[in-house]
Amino acid sequence: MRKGEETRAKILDAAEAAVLAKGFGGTSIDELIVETGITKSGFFYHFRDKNELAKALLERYIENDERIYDEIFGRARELADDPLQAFLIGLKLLAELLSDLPNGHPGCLVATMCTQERAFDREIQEMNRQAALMWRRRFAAMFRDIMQVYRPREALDADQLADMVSTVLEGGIVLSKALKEPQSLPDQLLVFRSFVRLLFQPAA
Amino acid sequence: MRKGEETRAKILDAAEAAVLAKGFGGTSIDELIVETGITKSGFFYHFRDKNELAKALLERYIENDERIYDEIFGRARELADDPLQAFLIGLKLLAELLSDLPNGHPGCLVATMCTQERAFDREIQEMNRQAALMWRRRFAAMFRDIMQVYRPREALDADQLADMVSTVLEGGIVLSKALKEPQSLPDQLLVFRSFVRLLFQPAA
DNA sequence: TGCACTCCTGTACCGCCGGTAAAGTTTTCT
DNA sequence: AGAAAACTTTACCGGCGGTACAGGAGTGCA
Repeated sequence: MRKGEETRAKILDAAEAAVLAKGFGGTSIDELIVETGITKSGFFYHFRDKNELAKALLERYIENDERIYDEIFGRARELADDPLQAFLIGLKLLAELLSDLPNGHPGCLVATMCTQERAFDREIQEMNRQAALMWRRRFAAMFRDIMQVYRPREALDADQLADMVSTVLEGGIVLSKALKEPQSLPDQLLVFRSFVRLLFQPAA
Repeated sequence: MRKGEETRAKILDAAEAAVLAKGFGGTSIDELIVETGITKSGFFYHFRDKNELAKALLERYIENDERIYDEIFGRARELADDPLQAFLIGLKLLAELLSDLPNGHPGCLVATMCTQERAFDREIQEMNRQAALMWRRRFAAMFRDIMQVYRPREALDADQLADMVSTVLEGGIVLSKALKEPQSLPDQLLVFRSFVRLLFQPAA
């Protein structure tokens, strides 16, 4: 029972790295079993087909993603009582974490799967949608807290501001990969941070 | 000679749609020749291999992309002498164009190719990098023009602000695909527009 | 001790796909 | 009319996703 989960995790590790590097269609089961050190039959013992691998991959990724945000913004909340300060600290902590990744951000599975949507079934597309909605809910709650204390200088929707966090992260990942400049991602996040500070800064 | 280019364009059209929908690895040559109505040998007459197809695809995409930006921000420049107003008008025109796409944005080839980077050779990765650098140069020039007239309320780098345009576009594409809300992309662009207006708005 | 269950391996097979090779045919330009 | 361009036809190769099924090794427990 423990052994099985270990092998499964090894397959998922290899698959995640491969999918983020070459796309889902570009990742072969054969290369995964070579890297994991099992046989093809062993692979199909754990996953009925490639689509179920994708599902497991995405499920695990989203859980981990949520955990990271919980930690960072939970910690930020401990460091400041003020919701705006807490959010700004959270963005900074996140930027630092992204800056410390040795080879840059490996890529977002949600992004790779929704930009190759026709390669997956509806269940996966729905998981992707739910993930994006969870991001929205999380950050929209923070913006609403901020708006109860500070008046924004422009009337912007909390949901749209929340989506901006996801947008900057996803876009920053793409841009830093295209440019081959890993630092672009944390830099973009900090530019967004400046915008948020400006938005809620009281008029002089 | 004309006929050849026509067939080539038909293959590229089919390929672009398929790659943006399913990823490069998920797109088969067989499906392209069925849709185009030619034989497999006919395909290989036009493209030595799949990688050369990718190269031609990206080349055409980037040229078209540049043309669109030239048109939109050229037109914006005609409508306003002030560089800030021109840029804000350009963003609005772009948001309107994106809003009018019937099935949402089909996706960005630069993004799909750099999130599947290991599936392509160095030449393509370099083309991707140059495309992102061209975006940066284009928008950085606009921000520098703006900064010669307006003083930003926060000291932000013109290059990083320029990258923010690409970031919001790329991230907006991902988010609107994940959420299955095409309107998110133009909305995000308009949120960014508000930030830019706020940044260069003279202190009251 | 033995049985069941989990966790695999081994073997054999299928059809699709990317790609190659080479000869032949039609269409288009000059 | 002739050359060059733009294909078609046929035949083939190895890799990959996937199926089927038999067998075996390690573990937990009755």
